[in-house]
Amino acid sequence: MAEKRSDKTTITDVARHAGVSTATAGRVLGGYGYTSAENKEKVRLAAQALGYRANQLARSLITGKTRTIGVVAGDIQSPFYASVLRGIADVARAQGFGVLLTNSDERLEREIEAVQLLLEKQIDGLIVAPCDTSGARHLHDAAASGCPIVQIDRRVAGLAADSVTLDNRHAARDSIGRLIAAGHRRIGMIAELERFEFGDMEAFVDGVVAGSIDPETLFPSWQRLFGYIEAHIVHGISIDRSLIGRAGTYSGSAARAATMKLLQRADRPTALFTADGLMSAVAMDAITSLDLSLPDALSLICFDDLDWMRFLKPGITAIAQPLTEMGEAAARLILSRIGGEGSAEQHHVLTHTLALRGSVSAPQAIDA
Amino acid sequence: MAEKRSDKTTITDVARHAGVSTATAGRVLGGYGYTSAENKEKVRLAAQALGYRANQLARSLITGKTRTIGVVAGDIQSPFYASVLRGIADVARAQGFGVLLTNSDERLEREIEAVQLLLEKQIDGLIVAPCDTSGARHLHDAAASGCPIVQIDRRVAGLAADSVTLDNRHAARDSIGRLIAAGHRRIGMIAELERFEFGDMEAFVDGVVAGSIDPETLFPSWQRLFGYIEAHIVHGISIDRSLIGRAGTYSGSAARAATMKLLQRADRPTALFTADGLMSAVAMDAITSLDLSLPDALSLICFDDLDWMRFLKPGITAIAQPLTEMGEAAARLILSRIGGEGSAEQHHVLTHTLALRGSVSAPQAIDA
DNA sequence: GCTTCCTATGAGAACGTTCGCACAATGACG
DNA sequence: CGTCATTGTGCGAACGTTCTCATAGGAAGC
Repeated sequence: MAEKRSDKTTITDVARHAGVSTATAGRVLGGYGYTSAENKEKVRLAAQALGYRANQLARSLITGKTRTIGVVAGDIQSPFYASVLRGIADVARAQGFGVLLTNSDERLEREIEAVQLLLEKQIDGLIVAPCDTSGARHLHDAAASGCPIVQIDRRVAGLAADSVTLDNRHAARDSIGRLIAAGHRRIGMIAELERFEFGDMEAFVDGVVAGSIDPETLFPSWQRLFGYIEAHIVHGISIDRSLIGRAGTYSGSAARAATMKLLQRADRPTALFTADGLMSAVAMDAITSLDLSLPDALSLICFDDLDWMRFLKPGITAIAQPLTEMGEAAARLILSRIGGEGSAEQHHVLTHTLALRGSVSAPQAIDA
Repeated sequence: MAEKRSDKTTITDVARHAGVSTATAGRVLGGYGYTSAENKEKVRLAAQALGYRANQLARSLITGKTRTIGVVAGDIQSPFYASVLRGIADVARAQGFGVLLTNSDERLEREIEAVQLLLEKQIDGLIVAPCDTSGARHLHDAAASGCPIVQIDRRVAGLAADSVTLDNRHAARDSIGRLIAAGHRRIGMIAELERFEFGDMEAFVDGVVAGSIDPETLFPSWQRLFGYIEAHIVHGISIDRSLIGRAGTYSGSAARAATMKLLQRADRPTALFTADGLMSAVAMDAITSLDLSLPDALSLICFDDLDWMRFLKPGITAIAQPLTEMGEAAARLILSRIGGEGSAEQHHVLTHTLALRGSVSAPQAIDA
């Protein structure tokens, strides 16, 4: 039976009850050093009798290890982070690690606060989806102070930390390639495309064409646009910049406005490519409300494979990210760093899967 | 500039650098006790110069408070827990609390492990979706040892802890009532209905009819079935037990088997009620594959309002749970307990919202 | 001028562990 | 019979904070 009062049973109590020193009790309960079988038994019995529960705080204070990893997600509510987190939590649990969770809402101030909180709690390692890939002083500081970091989904330029990302560029290029192969020439895209440090959209497209932009540390939606542009280049199709629907912010209303603008044009695109789950849901909503039939009136490929894409009337062809695997990889990476692995920076790039369904067909002839 | 070595800057360093005692430095940085404006300034400058970062571990060890709450979710990957967790995290962050996350996969052993881990890390309070509502020794022990607990989604019988749940019974009763009002007499139900301690399904239905079952500590799917039965009783409709599709386990394949069995009968139900998100997705999949048109061939009401229910051809009428609110309420409750609130047990029962869409109509005449 | 109160400071003891060290006892080896 | 290495034990010092206490200057009250 446990005590009534708050869990006050300390290792000293156990030691006294077992008739040994606290050092010996510590050795038995902490599983280090040498102890006789006889004392092991005595201490274990005493611990059980008193309902002893180790205080990890005290242990951590002296060992300098908390067996806890911190996670800064964008928004746990989104299927993306939920699945990634699931992967992280599974691997962590298997190793007896705890997961301290925060979310940044993709806002730098929040991320800075979160990292500060986590570091004060002395986490052994940090998994973060950085919301600013250029500056990130706080992350550089954290890394410099000796806290291992694994970046997820995107990378901060020049940060001394491992990363786990997706082959966004190839995924987009392949998908757009399929649309082109099916005969499409006017392919619309709906994407967040929030920040871009090097200028505006025009500058970006020109930069990709000119080969002067490094895709490595771009945000995913920009990487996907990069692939979209590349596919056009490869197949010798000129890019109509007005077909690139830029929400400008990660919000449903902005996405809806961009989608509607694109789909209500007289020269509507014959195919649509949505760059993430939110955009896909919004686009699907718009398509339904405009009564466009898939794939006759419009072909569609979505980034992120959401459950409803399977059982819609024509299934939606979608790019599936290995989300839990991404989380698992990140967790394994951080744990090996915590374990003292000192090898060179590792950058895992996971590959997508294309789920082929019925939302793509040849365009209905009306234009060339 | 921060140090190169691991963050070794302690309060002693700061004190020395500022030319005061560690006590004074502590008072400034910890924000307690009295300090002169002059010393405040000196200490702050020294802290900044050395890149000092407080070690919460040491602080917690002495204060006995970690400003961290533990959460045991079933499966973070599910939209349900993801949204609840979002609510929890928001409230916690606003108060400067951390969130330590684990998931149990609804398995008792995992939950016990998780609670042990969290308690060893000295969390100030615990939010848990208990996966066994009858025994739960570990939760009774935790509560007895002084750790505040808030239960979520379901309640352990006799546990001294607050709770936040949904009005499952009423939600189901109202929804079934609507189907009955629309003219339906054979209403199928698909639900998990995993464990039931007091006997089998027959015993449950008989128990509800006889009024001998206490709905308070039932699992949600059983509470929803409770409401389903009640609605039938209220409207004087006899219950055909073969219309109750019991998956028996929370898995897609089991749900699919139960659904197919129900929908492929010669005397197919004219309406279907699915008891949670997974069941709904599976049912929708089955409905599509059987080419049943909603709402003509089948009316449908789903528990849990998932995003695709909005933009399906006929929208799906759904019962929406206030998920983030549930998390927020749980977090507020636990924080007020941590703050020393000593009032009587609180059991918040949140109310659902019914999103009326196009998946319900009068049954197509063919049977009475 | 004497308390009394408020502000301000530092020394040192907590908090509950682990860890370094000293010291035995034991057995093996030569 | 020394000399090791191996196993086992307890004392007390860490770890980095907060907290209690003792001390003291100054303002206010009478």
